[in-house]
Amino acid sequence: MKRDSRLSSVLHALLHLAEHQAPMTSEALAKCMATHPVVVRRTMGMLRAAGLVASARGHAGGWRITADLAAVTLRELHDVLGEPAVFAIGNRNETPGCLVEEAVNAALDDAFAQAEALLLERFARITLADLAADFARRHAERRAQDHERGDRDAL
Amino acid sequence: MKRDSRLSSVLHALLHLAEHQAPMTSEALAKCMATHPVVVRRTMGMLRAAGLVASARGHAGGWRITADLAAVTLRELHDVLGEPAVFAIGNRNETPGCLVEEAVNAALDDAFAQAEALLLERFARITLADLAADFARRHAERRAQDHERGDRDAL
DNA sequence: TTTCATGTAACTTCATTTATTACAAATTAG
DNA sequence: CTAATTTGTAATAAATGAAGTTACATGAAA
Repeated sequence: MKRDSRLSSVLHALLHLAEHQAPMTSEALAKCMATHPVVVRRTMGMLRAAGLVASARGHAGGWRITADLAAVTLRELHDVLGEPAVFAIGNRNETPGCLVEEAVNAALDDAFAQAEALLLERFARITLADLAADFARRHAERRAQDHERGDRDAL
Repeated sequence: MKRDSRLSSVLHALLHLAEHQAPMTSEALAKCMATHPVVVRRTMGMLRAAGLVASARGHAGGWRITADLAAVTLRELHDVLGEPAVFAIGNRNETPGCLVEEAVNAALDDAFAQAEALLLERFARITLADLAADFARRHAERRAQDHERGDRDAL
C-alpha cells in the first residue's frame, strides 16, 4: 500500500514558509521537498481553503502562512487534509456476512479505534510552533557541531 | 489505498476452523470468505510455516488448527503475517534531506510509534479463544432473537 | 489410476497516491 | 499594452502493493 505523505509534506512546507518571511513559490517548495509544483499547489490548496495559508499569483507571488504557528495542531492539519484513513490494515468486509466475521470485526475495530484515538490525541498536542522550536534546536545543535569541527580542522 | 485485510482474513478462517473439527478445504474457506482458494492457501501457508495450522492433500484433506486457541494472540498472527505496515500515513522521505524534515519526521514517528505500540499491546491481549467466546455469545443471542421472532410469528 | 486437494509461480486486476502535462486566469514588470 | 511570472485546475499517466486468477506440479486417498 502506498502511504499518504501529505501531512508530512504540508508540515515540511509550512515550516519552510515560517522560516522565510517572503512568499515562496510552488516551484521553490517543490524543489526543497523533491516533488512536483502541481502537487504542492494541490496540497497547499487544501490549507488555503481552511484559511491557514494564502497564495498570490504573478510576480513575487507564492505561498505564505497566515495562521498563528502556536494555534495550528497536527490534528487540525490532518482534518484539513480530509481525515485520510490512518490504517493500512483493516477488515476484509465492513458489512459482515456471518457472525464469525462480526466478532472478528468488532475486536479489530475496537483495537484500531483505540489506537487512532491515541494518535489523534497526540496530534492535537503538537503545534507548528513546537515543530519550529524543535527545528531551531536541531539547527543550533548542527551549528555547534560545525563550529567544533571547524575548530578541530583549524588545529 | 487498498487496505491489507489478511489479519482479518486469517481470523475469520481460524474461527471457522475452530467450529469445524474436520479439516476444511481452501475452497470451502474461500467460499465462506468470498475470496479465491489460492489466496486462502497463500495466506494460510504463512500460518502453517509458523506451526499454527496444518494442511493435508488429497481426499479428506484441507486445513485444521494445531495451535491452542487460548495461546494464539492477534499480535502473534500479525507477526506471523510479516508485521505488515500498520499505518496508511507516513513520512514523505524516511531519510530527511534537511533539518526541517528531520524535525517533522521525529514528531510524526514518535506519535505513530506510540499508537502502534498501543495497537500491538491490545492485539497481544486478544486471543483466538476470546474471539471464539465472543462468537459463541453472538450466536446464542442470535438464536434467542430467532426464537422470539418465531414465537411472535406463531401468534 | 483416477480424483481430490494442496503448493507455488506467474500474471492480471484493482485501488490509490503521486507525478506529469496542458492550459486557463491573474498579477506585475518593463 | 505586452510579456513574464505564478497560481488554479482538469485530465491523464506512472508507481505501488494487495488481491484475484490461471496454470501446472505434487502428493494422498478412494
